[in-house]
Amino acid sequence: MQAVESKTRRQKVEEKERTILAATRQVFRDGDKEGGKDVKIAAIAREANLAEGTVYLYFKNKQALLMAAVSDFYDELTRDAQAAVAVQCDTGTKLAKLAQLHFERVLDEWPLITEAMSPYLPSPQYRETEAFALNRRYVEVFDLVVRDGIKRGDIRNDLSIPAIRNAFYGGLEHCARSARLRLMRLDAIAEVDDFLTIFTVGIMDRPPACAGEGALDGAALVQQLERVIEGVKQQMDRDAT
Amino acid sequence: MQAVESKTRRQKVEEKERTILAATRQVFRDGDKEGGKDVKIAAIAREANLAEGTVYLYFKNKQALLMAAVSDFYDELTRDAQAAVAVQCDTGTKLAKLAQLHFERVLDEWPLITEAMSPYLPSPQYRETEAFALNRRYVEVFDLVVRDGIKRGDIRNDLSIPAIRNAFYGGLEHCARSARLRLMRLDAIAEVDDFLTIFTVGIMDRPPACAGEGALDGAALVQQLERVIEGVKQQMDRDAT
DNA sequence: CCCAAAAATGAGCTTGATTCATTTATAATG
DNA sequence: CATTATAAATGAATCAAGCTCATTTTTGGG
Repeated sequence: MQAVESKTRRQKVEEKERTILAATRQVFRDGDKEGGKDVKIAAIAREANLAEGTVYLYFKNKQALLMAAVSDFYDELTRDAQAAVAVQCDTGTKLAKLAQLHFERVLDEWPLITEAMSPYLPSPQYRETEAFALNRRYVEVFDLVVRDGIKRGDIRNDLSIPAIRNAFYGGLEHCARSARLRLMRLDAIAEVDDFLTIFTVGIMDRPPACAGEGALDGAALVQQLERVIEGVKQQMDRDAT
Repeated sequence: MQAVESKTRRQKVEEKERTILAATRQVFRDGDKEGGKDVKIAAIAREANLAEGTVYLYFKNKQALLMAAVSDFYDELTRDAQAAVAVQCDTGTKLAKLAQLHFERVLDEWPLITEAMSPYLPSPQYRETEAFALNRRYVEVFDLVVRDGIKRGDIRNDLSIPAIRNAFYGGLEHCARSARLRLMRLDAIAEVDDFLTIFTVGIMDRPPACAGEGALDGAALVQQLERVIEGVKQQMDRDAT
């Protein structure tokens, strides 16, 4: 009976954990509609029909609880991202799907994510958290698409993957932020669209050459070089002061 | 004497305010070296050689104090951004300068910025804060460069300015975040470089075409030269220390 | 030197997270 | 079915940090 009983125990514990996590996410979503006021443990306990102290039997402290809730979120997100990318299509479309998914989901749980993450934002010890690992697993989906795109020749091969990743998720997160400020979902979607254009054009491997326009122009090249050198000189002057 | 005396009073008050703000920024920078533990008012008061209560005579509450410190930071940053952009050079160079400046400064005061901002991140009422106004004034510098770039024909005109702005600052902030995780300034600079390439190519009008595989590509050549020069500069910087 | 106004202080209040002694529920055993 | 050991839950008490305000100290004009 040992084994069976212990399994039942574990299931019960996990069930209650899920209850508390669901309550947490719910309270954050609710609170979002009103002012972005910070969420109390008391509120989460109430939502889950538990006494305040009970929450601490399942999670070490508030921070751990929020992190677990975020982990939950990332789990879902990663699953869905994998599914989105599994269907056969070109690199650009895959990236667009990932962008769409990321933008929407992050927008939905923005308060939870920002509150859970903010203690780590300033700290290099974020690397040690479970959330870091989960985030890593999540962006791995993106990385695979990018690596595949490079192999296919869709994406230029002279950029570091982390830089591409930063450009992608950084831009999207700013779009989400800006969307929250405006409160206009439609504008936001247009913004994401424009962002995707910038990003995509930026990473794509050069389109097949066209001779005319861009062909080498000696005079122009010299001028451009002069400008570059001028810029460097000014930089140095400023540094010298 | 009324007027003269009141001016002196104001000066004294402003001086003390500056003291407290400087202490605040200092404590955040110090705390950064250790774990990113959160800063207490007590610590700021100690740094400024004041009793805790005194701080509250000059700032309504902690949040207001942090915001004032951030405002201080933005003031400096805006001034320097304006100066950087004032010198005559092409759009790409201006953007690179702005990127460089933003990246470095934000990296330096990251903990302060994130802690001061985090209460507003989830909230649309950020629009009402003074920091929002200051941030607006700051990005205005960027917006001008972009608008000018569009007018000159350097930047494509089919993208919304906010989207361009999001792409720029979003990408940079992720670079900064990633730089804090790695703790390797040099990697980070390379990442910013790559990011800038993506961004620049993405927004530029007609990315310079190249004629056939092996043909000489002016833009690529310039970029390569820039990288070489950048490398030399870094070498010099390192030698200088 | 004296005093009123200004500035500063720090003990105590408040709020919200966290702990833990106690109570309540569960379920195995005689 | 009563007994009792164990698990689960409770909420009153503790703690920490932001914040207030009655009191003390400093300042500057007469």
